[in-house]
Amino acid sequence: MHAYRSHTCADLTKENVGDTVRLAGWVHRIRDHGGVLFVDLRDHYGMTQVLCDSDSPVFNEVDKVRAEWCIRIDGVVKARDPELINPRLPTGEIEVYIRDLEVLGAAEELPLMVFGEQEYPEETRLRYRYLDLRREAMQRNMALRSDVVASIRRRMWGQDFREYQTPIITASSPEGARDFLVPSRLHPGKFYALPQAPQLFKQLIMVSGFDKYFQIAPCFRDEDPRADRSPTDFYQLDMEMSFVEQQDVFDTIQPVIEGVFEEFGEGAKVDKHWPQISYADAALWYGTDKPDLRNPIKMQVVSEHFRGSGFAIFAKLLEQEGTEIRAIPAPGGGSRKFCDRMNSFAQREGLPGMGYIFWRDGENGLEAAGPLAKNIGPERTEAIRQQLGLGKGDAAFFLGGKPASFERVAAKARVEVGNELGLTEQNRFAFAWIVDFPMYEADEETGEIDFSHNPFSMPQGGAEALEGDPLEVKGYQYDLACNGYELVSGAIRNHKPEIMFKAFELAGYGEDEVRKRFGGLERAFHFGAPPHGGCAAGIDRIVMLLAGTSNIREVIMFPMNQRAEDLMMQAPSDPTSDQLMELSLRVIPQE
RNA sequence: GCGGUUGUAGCUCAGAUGGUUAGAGUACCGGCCUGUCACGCCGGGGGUCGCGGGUUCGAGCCCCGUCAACCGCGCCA
Repeated sequence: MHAYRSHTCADLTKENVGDTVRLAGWVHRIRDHGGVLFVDLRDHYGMTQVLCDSDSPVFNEVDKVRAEWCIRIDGVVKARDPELINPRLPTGEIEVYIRDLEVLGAAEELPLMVFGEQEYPEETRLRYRYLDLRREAMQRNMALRSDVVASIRRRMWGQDFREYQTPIITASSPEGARDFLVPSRLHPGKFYALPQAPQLFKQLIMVSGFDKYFQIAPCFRDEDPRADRSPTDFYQLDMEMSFVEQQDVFDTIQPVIEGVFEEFGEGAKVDKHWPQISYADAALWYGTDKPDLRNPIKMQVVSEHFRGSGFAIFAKLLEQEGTEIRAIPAPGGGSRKFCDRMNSFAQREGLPGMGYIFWRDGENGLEAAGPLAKNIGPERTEAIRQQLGLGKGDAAFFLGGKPASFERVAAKARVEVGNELGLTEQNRFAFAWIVDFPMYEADEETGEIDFSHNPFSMPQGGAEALEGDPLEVKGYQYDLACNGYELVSGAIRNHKPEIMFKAFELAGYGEDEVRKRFGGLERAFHFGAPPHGGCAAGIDRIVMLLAGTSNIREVIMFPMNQRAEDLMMQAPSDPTSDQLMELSLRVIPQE
């Protein structure tokens, strides 16, 4: 007999009745009936009821066992009487009579229970992650994650991609997020960096002639976390291919993502048609570049109805350059109670308020109500209603100013309206490619031009496009949005050194600067670089969506907390003075 | 860096308007129970009410400060 087990806790059935077996696992739950002890023994695979009566030679030892002790038992499989079968347990037709017990690992009083679905503060869960991970939901999430990654690899291999590893310790690339730096012992005062993504390497792999590359790649960014953003490190399906245009990348990655959602989506509807929406339209219609298309609401510009109207706030606003009024139609939201609730929602989000009109039955048929309707009069109100295609029982909300100032709240309000009115379809994965991202943006305060997205993207129109207004230049650059999350981001790359220099020049980087920062890639482009492009998909977010959670830490085994600390391993920590000495470093004490 | 929410037993939480000895469930310890599968019943131990200061005859509750966690903003090519 094996030292620890002859079967797992999911294996035994009626077929095994009469067998002497050995099981190992954790004590899930104990029911002590005095003369007989029932123990639910759990392992990764399942649960088996083992029991011990006073005939057992180890009754007294089993009596001492507590929840989450790790034990090994020997016993005889017996069939349960028909009325004692537990239909909720796959092993519920049998039970094991304990004849021997070995305590493999006892447990102290627990800071969190593995049994049940009690919620615990994340701090506790992270500090005792090994207990948290024993819980059913976490075991399921982690298994899902592994299966998703395996499926992604199969699908990529199936399209003739090959997986190559790129360095983890590399050079700092100064664009983008903050780097994690790694001090060099051999070169005092110099630093490596952890890659924010294998961006430069994958482009070099294309220049090296490998044609199709992918990698389940760790990415490191020193940025503040969010619920859907893992601090410090996260994983991407990183891919790149040569001799392709934008549509080729879409056609390659869509079946992979779609297939994974079909495979693991548990019957949820997976959209087959992925619309391509320009960045400008996405901003206008949804107020964000990662719209949730399960929500049918589209915003519209309604500035003309307010220009010179009796609603002074908006009329005055519109006299300023670059302002507009936008409407969020809310079909079925036509009650004062709902409108007031949305208005106070906008105030909580930091806006002065959100004007509204709603339509109801009045004495002379359809009647528009709400403060705005009175101010602008019946004709303008009716024109708005017709433009938005609304009717009785519907409402519309209005936001004004420079789009940048209200779009974030508008996007949230659109989501809120969709949820509150039940317009947002559940149990569905809705995808959209967001395309035509602007290459550059102007800093709000200084007016300086900088890259808005990825400096390595090919500008649409090539070198010629860079002669005009930089803010008008679009890139072959794209995101995939799914249910309000950015799932994929990518671009067709700029593989021509002269266009690259020109592109960087517009953002204020001279040739010397570019050579210094991206010299490796820039040199490579002088030796026969192929046109290439690709994208990267967030593994953690894909698994998060498939697991039906909105907290990314639910699908990461050992995540950092919101302050980028590992409460279990106690990272970050103080280095020893020897370590610092060896690295020629000195810590500046904080105030 | 900023804003919001939270902080009471090992854990999850309750403690209107300030008022006598701070409670429940669960876990833990002891007792009873041979068919439970969230077993049941009886008893017990367990508290720096996050921390510091203030107001008050009196503070878990009010005020100021501070710490921590989560959510959001900034940030995230």
